[in-house]
Amino acid sequence: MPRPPASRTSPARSEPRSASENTTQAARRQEILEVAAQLFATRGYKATSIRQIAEELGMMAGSLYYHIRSKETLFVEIHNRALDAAASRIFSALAPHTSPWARLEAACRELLDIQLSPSSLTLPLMNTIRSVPPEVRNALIKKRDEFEAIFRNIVEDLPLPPTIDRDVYRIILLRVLNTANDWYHPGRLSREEIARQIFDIFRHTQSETDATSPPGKSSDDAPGASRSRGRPASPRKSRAAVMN
Amino acid sequence: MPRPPASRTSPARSEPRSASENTTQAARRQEILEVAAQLFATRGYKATSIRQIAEELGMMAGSLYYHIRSKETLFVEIHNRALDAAASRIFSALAPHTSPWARLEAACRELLDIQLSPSSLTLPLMNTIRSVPPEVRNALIKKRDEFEAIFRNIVEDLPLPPTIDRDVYRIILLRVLNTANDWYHPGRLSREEIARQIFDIFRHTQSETDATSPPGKSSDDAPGASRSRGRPASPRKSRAAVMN
DNA sequence: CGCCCAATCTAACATATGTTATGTTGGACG
DNA sequence: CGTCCAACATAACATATGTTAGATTGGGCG
Repeated sequence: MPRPPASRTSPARSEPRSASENTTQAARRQEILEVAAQLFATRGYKATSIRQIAEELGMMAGSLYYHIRSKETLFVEIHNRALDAAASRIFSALAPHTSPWARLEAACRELLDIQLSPSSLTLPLMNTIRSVPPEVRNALIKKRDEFEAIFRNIVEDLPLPPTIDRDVYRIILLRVLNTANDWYHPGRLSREEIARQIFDIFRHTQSETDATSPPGKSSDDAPGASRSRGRPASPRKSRAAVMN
Repeated sequence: MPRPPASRTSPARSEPRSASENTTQAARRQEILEVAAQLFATRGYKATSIRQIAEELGMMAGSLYYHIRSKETLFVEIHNRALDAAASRIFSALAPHTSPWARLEAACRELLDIQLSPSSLTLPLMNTIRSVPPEVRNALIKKRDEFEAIFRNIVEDLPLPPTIDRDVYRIILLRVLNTANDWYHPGRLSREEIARQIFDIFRHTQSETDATSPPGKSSDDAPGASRSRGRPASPRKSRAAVMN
């Protein structure tokens, strides 16, 4: 039942596009990008079909190709725009702060707010890398690395305990924030409270240097698995061993 | 090019299945489950086709239905078996420890080792919930809740700072561990070191009760966004506001 | 040797999917 | 009023997919 095609006389596009005629063009494109981003973010890339996107837009599948070139380029464009918008918002949120921890908290709050925004284009597309065709992934990963550089700089300035590896710290924090809409469901805690919780978990003082568990009773260690701590003066910018 | 069907005279199944003839039956099923688990974990549920699974097993797609009933039941069975095996392994790893923090560290090490295991059936299937058909999700979520109860108990006994919400803490920790194979790439840090890093990040002393940033200079707060801290005596078992 | 059966192949069905070529409509503009 | 074009619809193509029914093979066993 392809549903009577919305009867071309829909009043949605009644404004006169006289001046430069790019108002309607860009507006429709924006609609498409937002709808597609919504579906990509929730169902994933592979599970989202062109026909689903078109149906949500009130048009047929083939008509979409008047606006887009392919499904892949659609996703890439959404991905890039989302990351640019997110970077812009985070930069703005970062501006009024100078202390490293305050900057981290502001970044957490803003990124979490971005990832939990129900509509809008800035949506969690960073977790979809798995289901995207391998050829497209390189471009996406490059863009994402640029975005993550923001957090890299923030974490760089953090007075963390020397035992904590900054690469692991940043990657884990970003993973938590970026997958927020997978585990957060509004109800008991607000978005600001969740952001504060995440920040509280990741905030550490540099005085934590003990080796074993804090509550004393250090006679509780596994016999095997002799873990070797103390990395050799961590190069602090390798990123070869761990990726996101 | 469906590739000459491996010439039925393949020596892979040359052992005599005389006694109870369930050796071959179960062994083949185990192969199927492992191969399918591998593909489901890497490419996702939707992006993994029956024909891919069959090809990796050296057989045709239709032949798979002699062993399985459908793709959905295949995934559900893999999911349940993986979680059972993981729960068993974590229980064993937990046994020799009594201190809450030592138990958490052991659980982190074991779950991370499970999630980073290249082959084997215990693989990261918990992140694929997004692409699985909605009808199947309920059964999966129930099984996963059972598994997460292990961590719920561990976190329950942790002497955490009172500002940290235990539900958020557990969910975030599990998210980090369960998505490990997305961001970890062997090289600079070993699996044990990564586990130790995660544990170091999530370990906190209960003496952390200050409100603002640790390095003094508390005159660095955003003007708006009056965040309200201090939840009303957290019910400690709600789980309604936040899910995974 | 000949029956039987587990395990697989073969071939197809029905549907879903990305994509394209071509038709159609409604409004802008002279 | 007639032309033109943006923005769609329509229909089809080629392929991919889950699934099924029937044919086939090879070995165990009487």
